[in-house]
Amino acid sequence: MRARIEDVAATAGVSMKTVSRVFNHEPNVREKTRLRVEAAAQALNYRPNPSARSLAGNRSYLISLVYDDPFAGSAYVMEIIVGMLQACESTHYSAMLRPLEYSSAEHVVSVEDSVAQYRPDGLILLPPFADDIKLLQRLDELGVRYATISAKAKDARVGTILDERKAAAEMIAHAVSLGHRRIAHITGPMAHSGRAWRLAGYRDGLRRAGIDYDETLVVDGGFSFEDGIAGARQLLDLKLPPSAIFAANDDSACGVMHEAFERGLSIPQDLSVFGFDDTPTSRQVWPSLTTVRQPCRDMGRIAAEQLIASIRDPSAGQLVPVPYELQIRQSTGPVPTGTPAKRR
Amino acid sequence: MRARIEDVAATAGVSMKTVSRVFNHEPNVREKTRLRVEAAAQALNYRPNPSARSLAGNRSYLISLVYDDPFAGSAYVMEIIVGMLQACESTHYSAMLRPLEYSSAEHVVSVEDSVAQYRPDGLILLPPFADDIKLLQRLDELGVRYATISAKAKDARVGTILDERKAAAEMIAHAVSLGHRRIAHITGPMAHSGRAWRLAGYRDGLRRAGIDYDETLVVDGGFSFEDGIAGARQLLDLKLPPSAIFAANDDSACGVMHEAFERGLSIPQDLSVFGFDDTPTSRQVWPSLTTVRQPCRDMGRIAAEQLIASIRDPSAGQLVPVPYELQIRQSTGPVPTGTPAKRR
DNA sequence: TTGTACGCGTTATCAG
DNA sequence: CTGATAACGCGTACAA
Repeated sequence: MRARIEDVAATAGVSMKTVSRVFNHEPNVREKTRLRVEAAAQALNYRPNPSARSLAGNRSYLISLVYDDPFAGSAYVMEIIVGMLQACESTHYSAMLRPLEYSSAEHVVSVEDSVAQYRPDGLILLPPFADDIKLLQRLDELGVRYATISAKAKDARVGTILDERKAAAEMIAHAVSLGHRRIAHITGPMAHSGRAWRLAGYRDGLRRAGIDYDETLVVDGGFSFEDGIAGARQLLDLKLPPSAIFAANDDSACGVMHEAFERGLSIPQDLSVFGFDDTPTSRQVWPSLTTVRQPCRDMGRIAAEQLIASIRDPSAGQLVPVPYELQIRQSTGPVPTGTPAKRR
Repeated sequence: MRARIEDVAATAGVSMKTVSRVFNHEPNVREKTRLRVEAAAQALNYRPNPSARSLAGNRSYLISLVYDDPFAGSAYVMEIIVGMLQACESTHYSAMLRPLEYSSAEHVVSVEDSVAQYRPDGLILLPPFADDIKLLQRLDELGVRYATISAKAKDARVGTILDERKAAAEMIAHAVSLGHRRIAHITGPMAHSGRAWRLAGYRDGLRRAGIDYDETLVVDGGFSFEDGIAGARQLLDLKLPPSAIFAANDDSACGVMHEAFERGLSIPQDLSVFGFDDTPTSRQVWPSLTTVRQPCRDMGRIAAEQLIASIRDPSAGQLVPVPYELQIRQSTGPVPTGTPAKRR
């Protein structure tokens, strides 16, 4: 906390440069010398000064997570953060959190600003930032490295990707296998890749089951609990309400369940509910929610790992596909046999 | 992203030091000069280099949040983080997240290590770190500034504090007002200030209502959903099960509800359930959970603000009391009149 | 395999 | 009120 590289060099009887070599794992240090340096560092409890390191080396050892501010408190973001921190820990990078307003017309500028101000070595972009072609182009122009998570853009090169469309289609197939035919969907927010993919998967699933697409069964939503409530109200007020509702994420699905219970419906006896994401809450509600597990921690970790790899070597870093997993739980069941779902 | 202080000084026709004065809001700069510098900086899109600033100024403009790793993904921590980020944004500090293992015997050392390595200007400690006298003493010795959130230690000087004991007692009073007399408690984890306070409040509440403390109605828990399930099993298996269960936090309370439903009980008709924290989930479950609202975002924000104040001026920084608020929702109701709560 | 000299961009010191 | 100059601690280039 006090010792400098110079002190270590002195007690080890070598030059500063040699100490630097040891600490940066550079080659061309004799084993014996290395040990001597390490012993000296240990004795002095030496830690390299991050600021000096950054200044001299022209890198910050900092990666920055950019996400949409309104979702700042969401379990999805939290899990991504946890994974990101794991990767940072093992690579000696630091993580910085940048909740920014996406809705603002200035979001490209605000990301640029953030980069200019804090100078991270790279960014991890979450949707909808990850989907913004203009932003990605601008970052490319500026030579800023970035990784994306679940980006819509076809040309995403570094980060993670999950086949949400296929996952959604599989969910619908499962609903169909339970006998459901009037399956509704409450979508995610506009400009979010998740919306498009999950909606597309929903349509795929219907088509494959030979069920006609019924636009009255698809309502615009967001990703919030309140969106789920609003969507459920609209759907359950229909003359012919659906027997199953696929909400675009778990928060929204919880809203659906809440509204259904408020109307005295039983789940899954009267209504089956499907979510997406597998947040911790989905296991904690009752009945527990059938959903699609996204391995968010892994996604955060892998995105960070790939980003750091691409920082160290611009030709490295991959777009890593991650698996989803259907979690069939208690909120879904066979379609009601007798009368259609009742409503109050 | 390119311009240096030297460039700004040149185009403004002043010295570097003057530019520095302007950017650091130091006194002794003529208004006219200030404007000239600001214009030049604007024109060149100048941003101070954080590493250089830190190196020369011997401070990192970084504050570090220390919390228990197993709770890394909890809504409580996430909300604290959101608040902390708000404070950082407005003060131009950065936040760093340090999930550490508390269970490890080495936690004092691991905090020291973290400080030595990253050199934050201060720490925000969450329980159980905030409760660890040894740790606090060591930090005082080292001259490391810190703020605590909900610390047990009587000598906490900077941070936030909430009267959890009183809040818990009030909850029990409410339960009593509903007619409950067999009120159980599932505690929080050992070594966590929340456990002691909430348990003490529970006992206060009973005592004031003239209800004898019954140790069979108090079971050890943690803060997890699973702890709630385990606790509920134990309690609902009693010959004379409670008519109300006060879980130490919302996650645990959700576990209680889950187990009750699994047994075919109705909430609140057969069993009233009380939580603590008011996490987002508590509103999303059905029935929505009666709980105590802790203003976690505010706590994170205020703790960060006070910490930063105390960094800037060691005599500044307060221990700020924050208010709790009972959230009476749907999971609690009058005690069952006829037979005692049934169980399967 | 190792060492020397310099520069990174800012703040602190002290003189004007 | 303003400015010149020396740190701050480490990496890089090049020399040995």
